[in-house]
Formats: sequence, C-alpha cells, structure tokens
Amino acid sequence: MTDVPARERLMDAAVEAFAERGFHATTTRDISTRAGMSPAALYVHHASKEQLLYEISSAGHQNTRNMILAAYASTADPVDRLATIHFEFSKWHAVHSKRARVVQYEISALTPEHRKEVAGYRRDIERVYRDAIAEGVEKGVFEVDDVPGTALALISMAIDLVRWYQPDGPRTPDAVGHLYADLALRAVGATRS
Amino acid sequence: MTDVPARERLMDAAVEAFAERGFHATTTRDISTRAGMSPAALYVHHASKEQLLYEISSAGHQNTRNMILAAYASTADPVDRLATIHFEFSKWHAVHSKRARVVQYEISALTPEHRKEVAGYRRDIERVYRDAIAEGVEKGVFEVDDVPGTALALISMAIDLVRWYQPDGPRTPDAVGHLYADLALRAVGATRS
DNA sequence: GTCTATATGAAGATAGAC
DNA sequence: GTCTATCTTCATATAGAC
Repeated sequence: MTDVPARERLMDAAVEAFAERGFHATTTRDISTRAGMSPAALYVHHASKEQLLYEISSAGHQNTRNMILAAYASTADPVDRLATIHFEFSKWHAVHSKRARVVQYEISALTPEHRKEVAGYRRDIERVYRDAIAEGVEKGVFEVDDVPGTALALISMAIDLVRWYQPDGPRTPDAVGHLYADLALRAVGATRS
Repeated sequence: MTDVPARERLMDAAVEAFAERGFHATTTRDISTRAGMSPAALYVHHASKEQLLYEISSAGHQNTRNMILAAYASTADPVDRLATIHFEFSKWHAVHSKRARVVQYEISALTPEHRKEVAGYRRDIERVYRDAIAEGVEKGVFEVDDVPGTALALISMAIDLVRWYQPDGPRTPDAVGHLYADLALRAVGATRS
C-alpha cells in the first residue's frame, strides 16, 4: 500500500511535527515515531534536525518563487498579472498550510548559511510583487502611493493564512485565492477593464 | 538611573529573548542574564517560563482588544471607524513589533487554559472588524462579498507586520498605520465622503 | 537500513547559604 | 531577594549488533 521511501516519510512527519509544535519544540523522537521508525533511523536519511528543516524550507521557497515567476510571465496585462500572482500565492498557502507554516515561520531556526539562501528566494518574491504593481502604475491602470509597502501588505495577507487557515473551515483554497486576488486589485486601485 | 523592578526587567528581557529566538529556543538562563541576574532569580519573580510568556501574551492581547474596542466606539461613521480601527491596530504592531511577535506567534506554547483565555480576546478582535465592515455594508458605503474573510485578510495584514517590520526601516509606525488604513478602505470598496 | 543502548550535553527548576 | 551549586529530566546524536 504505502510505498513511500523512508526519507520522504521522515520529511512529511517533520512537516507535521514542525507545523504543530514548532521546530524547537519538536523532538527527533517525535519525527521518527510519526514516520514509524526508531529515533536512530532518522540519521540514516538526514544529517540533522536542522538539515531536515532546511530541506523543507528550501523546497517550499523555491516552489513558491517559481510559481509566482511563472504567474508573472503568464500574461502582460497588469490586472491579470497581479490577480494571477496573488491568486496562486494565496492559494498555495491555503493548500499547503501546514508546510507553509514551517516554511514561513521557522526561518530563524536555520543555520546562517541556509537562512541566507532562503532570504534570496524571499527577495525574488517581493520583487515580483513590486514589479507587478509598479508596471500597473506606469501603465496608468493602478493608483498606488507606496509601491513597496503595498507589495508587503499583499504578501502579508497571503502568508498570514498559515496562521489561521483550516482545511476543514468554510473556505476552499480556491475561494481564498479568488477573494484575495480581488482584494489585491482593490488595494492597488485597479481600473476594471 | 534604572529603577525598574526586577519583575519588570525580567518581563522585558523575556520579550526580547522570545521575540529573537522564540519561546522554546529561549533558555531561562538567557532571560535572567539579559536582566542582569542569576538563573535562580527568575523564579523569585515568576513561577515558570510559561507563566512569563502568559503574562506577556495576556497583557498584549488585552491591550490590543481594548484599543480597537475604543477605536470602534470613537465614531459612528463606518469609514472613519474602520480606518481608525485598522490604523490603531496596525500601528500598534509596528510600535511594539517585538512584543507583538511574542503575542502573536507563541500562542501554542501556552498551557491549554492560558491559550483558551487569549483565544477569547482574539475572538473579540475579529468580531470588532467584522462588525465594523458589516455596518458599512448595511449603510451602503462599503461593498463586500465575504465580510468575515475580508476581516481576516485585514487582520492578517496588520499582524504580519511583526514578521518583517523593522523600527529602523524606511517606514514610521504612523506611516504604516496610514497606508494600511487606506488599504483597508480600498479593500471594502469604501465610497469616499 | 533498521534496531537497542547509550554517550553527552543542556535545559527547567530547586536547595540552601547569605 | 540574590547568589552558587545542583538535581533531574530529556534532548540530539552516535555506537555497534543484526
């Protein structure tokens, strides 16, 4: 039935545990037990607890960065572009709310080198938002005073989903994505076409 | 010079430490050392590390709840009301970004009883936002499809400030408050008066 | 690659002197 | 109310058998 390799089972177990209790409150015993293994088995597949976090964090950051870069490239219309970016980014945080919680909230537990790497991905994401908004302003379809500040506010809205979104709650990830995309267009004063 | 009681010095030190490293990564030695005391001194003034967190969390939650209840009561105009609520709430998270980080992100480290208490304060805050938006819709000055969802999105925007706001960054707390209040009015489709 | 057993270190909290 | 010293527990990670 379950043919998932031990290495992945451990990563999934770590996501669950880190999301529920946080990195520092999670024990390696908890992770290995959730994966159905002894405490020692973890170290056959992952060098350390931090390494496990890094793998989760790095993959998640690359995922989201690539996703919104693709959203950016998918259209040249500023309204469609911002809506698509924010729809995808918000929806991802709803669909993967547990994983995203680890990705977004456990950065300080990474080693300085690993933290530096993910900081780069985060800068990319912020730049995509800023560019998408700035272009709409330039083309006269958005009206925004503080472009970087508005970009951060939109990113905040999506990221903070991981703090409260419940898969069994009243909103589907799609519904959240559409609501948030609409809020983004309102936030930039988009002229409807 | 410094006439701050030991009890408060420890609370301030705990805020700093919890904000920088998180509750679980913070040691009681770290807290007492920051307050200029021995590890044992902490327990003269606070029953446990969790109790210290609870005192910080409870006070912060009551603070913000009372603040936005006052903002709600300060005017009956829906536009002014939502703008004031969101200005105050956002500004608070910028001014007290360290303390707010502890208040917002360490809830899961509280005991179930303490967590239950602060959950009540949080419900109050969400209700104020929902009511403020719903009234604007009823009076025909706001246009919102999903009132609770929009309320959560605005709260998210403000709370997420604690993840990135830097006191020495380009924006003053007042500037953030004004920007966010403006974004809130746009988000609800407010008709300018 | 999995296990049992354990080395090693550090954390929360307390004892008891001053 | 502060200190030094320490108890006790538990965590990460490793050793070595199978």
